Amino acid sequence: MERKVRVRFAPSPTGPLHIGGVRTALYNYLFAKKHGGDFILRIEDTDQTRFVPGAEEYIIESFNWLGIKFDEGLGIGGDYGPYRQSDRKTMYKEYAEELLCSGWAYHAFDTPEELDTIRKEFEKEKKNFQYDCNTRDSLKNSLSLSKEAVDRLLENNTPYVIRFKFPKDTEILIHDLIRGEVRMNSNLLDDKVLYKSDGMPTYHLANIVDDHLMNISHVIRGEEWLPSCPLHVMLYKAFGWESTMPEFAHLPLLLKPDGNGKLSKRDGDRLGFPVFPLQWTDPITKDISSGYKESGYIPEAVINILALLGWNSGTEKEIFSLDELIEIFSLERISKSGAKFDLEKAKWFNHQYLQLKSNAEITNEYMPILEKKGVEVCLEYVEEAVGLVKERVSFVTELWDQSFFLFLKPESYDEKIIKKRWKEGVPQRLTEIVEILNSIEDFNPQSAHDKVHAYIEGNELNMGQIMNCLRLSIVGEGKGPDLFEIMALIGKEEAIERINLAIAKIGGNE
RNA sequence: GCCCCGUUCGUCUAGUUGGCCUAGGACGCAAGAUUUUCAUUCUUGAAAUCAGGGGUUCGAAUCCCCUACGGGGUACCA
Repeated sequence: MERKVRVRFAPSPTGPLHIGGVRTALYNYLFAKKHGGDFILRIEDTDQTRFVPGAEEYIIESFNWLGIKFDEGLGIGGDYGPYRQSDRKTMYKEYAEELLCSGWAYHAFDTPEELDTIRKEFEKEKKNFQYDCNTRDSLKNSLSLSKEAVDRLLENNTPYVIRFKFPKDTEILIHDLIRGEVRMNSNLLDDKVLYKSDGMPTYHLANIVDDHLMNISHVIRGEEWLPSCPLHVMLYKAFGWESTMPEFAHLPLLLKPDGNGKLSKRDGDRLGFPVFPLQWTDPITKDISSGYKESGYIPEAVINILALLGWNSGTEKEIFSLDELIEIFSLERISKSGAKFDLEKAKWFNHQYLQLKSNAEITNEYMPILEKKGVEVCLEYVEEAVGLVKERVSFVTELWDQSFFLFLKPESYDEKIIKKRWKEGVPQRLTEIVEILNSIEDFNPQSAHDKVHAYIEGNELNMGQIMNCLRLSIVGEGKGPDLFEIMALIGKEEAIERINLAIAKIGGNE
């Protein structure tokens, strides 16, 4: 009974897509591709009050950036559309009614305010109110009211919701692909609203109807859905769709790096790492939340990071391309416990991926940054500069700090190094080195290196005495790649100018 | 409160049918090497009495029970 794998990612457009959601999507995608199946994008916008403009576009752009492609769904099309639940609004009503007819659901006329009051009363007695088999008889619904009363209420267009009627004393068994068997007793479950008074279904109804109609084979979603899974299983039963019910897999949650709890929007900016793939500006508050893309993360690295947060290959390999992930991904190797996001390891991953890029690729991304700094240089020069310093950075955004001296003369000199190294006689030595450098015809890292070394040895000096001050003159700080490489790149004249400038500026430092 | 899920180095995790685990790897951390500096890189090291306690067994991180802790759910939100 081989069924074609069809999985869906079903976000609600209530804001930017959380990185945990991206991971859920990634696992769905990997699973689908691994099994030659379809990966579908469906928008779950049954709560009209929470709709945020731009969120749908944001979701699609995010996956474009990550290189995760949907086979079907919003923006792509397919045979099972429409793929936005608000566009499928009319069809849910029939299904809710079907449940009404078959006795699996009932009308409830209690207003939110009334229920709120009851809840508060229960709270006073330290009890928890639940709309369930124990309380529904004393509430305002088609089970407790006479048929005439119900008809009258309906005729008067009294607002109502449709609730699921959980049978009593039933044990519901869930086969979770990650957690194994999970059992729950129906007496403890509440009669969830399936159809709201505004004419929209709730997630619970829409989700089951759509998954069934779209022929979804596996539901891979966050662990927060596990408690309502029994309801979903019962709905399949109520509709008589058990034979094609999808299999369930509930993913562990992504936790905040410090302390406890689910990773939330605020943690990112508090701890200095993005929780969203792309930068997001809140349309109302105008608050900006940082994104992986804008922070300099490479999409392939983000995928790799996410893939290993809650899943592992069982080998010691940690760097995987998307295709490699597809090849070896399996739900069985997903762990059960929540994973904390590790910023340091994320940086390391990005470093690995950055090193894999060609100098030309990195240069392309670096150019706009240089432009902002007001630096005007040709592509070839930047490419060489990138080659010199790329292994020292994890992000393109860190490049400037490691290479500014390849574009600008030092404006100041590190005081600590001056104090430690700029001894008496240094200006004289450097002046002599300027002459030596000047005399080099074919100025390149090797020739500069050879001549300066010869000078040092010839005068029975040691490296530290000369090289540190030379570096200070050229770079302004005690950092950077091989000094002769730097000098060769900036050129003989520039190097000499810088040394003379340093001599003039620092002078005799006694 | 009630229900559900979880618990191996600081972090991500290996450990899938109990014995090869004196618990392995990666990030981070420390030390050393290299170097003209800072980083990178390389080497080495510290780091989990497998949450705790009971069982079962010749033998348990691996099976069972209890407790603790953490997380999730408990909406006309998804």
